[in-house]
Amino acid sequence: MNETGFRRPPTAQEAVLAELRRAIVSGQLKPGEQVLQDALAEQFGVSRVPLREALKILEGEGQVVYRPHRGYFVAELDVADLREVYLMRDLLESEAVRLAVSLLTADDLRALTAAATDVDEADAVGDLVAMAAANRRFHFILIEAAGMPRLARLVRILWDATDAYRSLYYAEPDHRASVHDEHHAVVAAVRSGDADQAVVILRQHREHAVEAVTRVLGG
Amino acid sequence: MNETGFRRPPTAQEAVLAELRRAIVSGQLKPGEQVLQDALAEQFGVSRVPLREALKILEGEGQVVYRPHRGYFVAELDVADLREVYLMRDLLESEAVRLAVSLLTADDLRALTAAATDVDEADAVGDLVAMAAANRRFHFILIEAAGMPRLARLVRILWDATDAYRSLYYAEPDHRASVHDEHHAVVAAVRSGDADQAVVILRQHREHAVEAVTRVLGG
DNA sequence: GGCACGGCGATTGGATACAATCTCCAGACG
DNA sequence: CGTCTGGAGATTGTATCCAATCGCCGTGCC
Repeated sequence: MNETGFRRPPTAQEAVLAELRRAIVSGQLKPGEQVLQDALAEQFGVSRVPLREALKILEGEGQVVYRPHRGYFVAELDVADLREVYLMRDLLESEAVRLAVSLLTADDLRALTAAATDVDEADAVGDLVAMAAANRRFHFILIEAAGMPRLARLVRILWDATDAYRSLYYAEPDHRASVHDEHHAVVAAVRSGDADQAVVILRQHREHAVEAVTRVLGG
Repeated sequence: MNETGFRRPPTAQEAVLAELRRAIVSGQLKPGEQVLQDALAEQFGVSRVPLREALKILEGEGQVVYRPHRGYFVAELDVADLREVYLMRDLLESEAVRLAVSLLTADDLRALTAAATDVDEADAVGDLVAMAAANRRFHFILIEAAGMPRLARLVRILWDATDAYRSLYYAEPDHRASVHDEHHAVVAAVRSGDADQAVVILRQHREHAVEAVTRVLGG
């Protein structure tokens, strides 16, 4: 029996997929850059076959684009793409949160509060990676509480699509402060069962992120 | 220069992907069934490599599920999944249509009307496959007119997810009749610029499909 | 009878080798 | 001077082969 949460990927393609995600989020693979299969396969210590299968998954999620006989390229987002992704997130997440508020268990609420605290603590220590991870946990506790796994999966893909750019937002101390305030406001609204209020705050929350990233991309 | 709209797939994986989609829609591959790679590869006259890459695309779209070392299985939808997919379609398509109505060109409107006519004609001839294709064209003219390619892509994936079950709806003559009425009501609403009205009709349109398929699945 | 163990056949996962295609650039031609 | 042509090299696409894993079933033990 494996008591730990750890579980090594049972296949090379899954391991490579995780590595590719890391490389994209961390900026090792930059938007627009071609993914050279031979080089990456060697770097990961696998052949090109599992690498290509992992790339196909990312292609399906829109994180890379594929051009036959030319290869895979890390997806680039312009401002229009960004606004589109956030519009879709608004539509899907708002619905999820509305449903979630009436379904939240005491455990969910505890986990939500704990995640908000984790965000604050990571912020205090200056660990931006941990902060992003905790932030993601916070939001997905709400979204998954709606009990709609397919919706949650789509939202996850939309988050991933902008991962490469989200770090720009967290880099600013001001933004990190407003993240703190907004998270706790969401917890308060959810705790009192006010779904509409939670939706409004979360919408502002996203809007702030869009504005910040738009400034960077457009300027 | 290639004047025809034809373009043979430049790679085997794309050809196989198209064949797999056909097989799923037509019911040759039934929900829950395992996709035996050796058999299918031989049937398509290719090796397993391009087949596996095509399957990875379908996995990303949720049309097949993958279990490591066990293989790929055609996705099964229960009633909850169906409702979830249609809820997401409602959220995304309603927004797209609202935007589209104010952006529609005269050409779009002509194409929309033509597609509605095509649906009617296919219905009259009893060609259900052509009817489904024309129906799809009709709806995506509207959705794509919103000028949001990513949203259109997601909606397309959601449509594909229920393709295996949609044929159940078209099998009923009564349903085909209401499709006719609803399409023309949508055209009228769109033509007069009444986005809200179009959204309402389209929502009923979807609701009818959900009810019909739910009856089949649940009974 | 029930349950753990282990080998066998079937199927998938991955590495290697080769074929097909694209990109780029030099050189011929108009 | 611009355009077309035609390799050479690099990169991707696919086939084939072998290794790893799973599920099943018979066996032996308790």
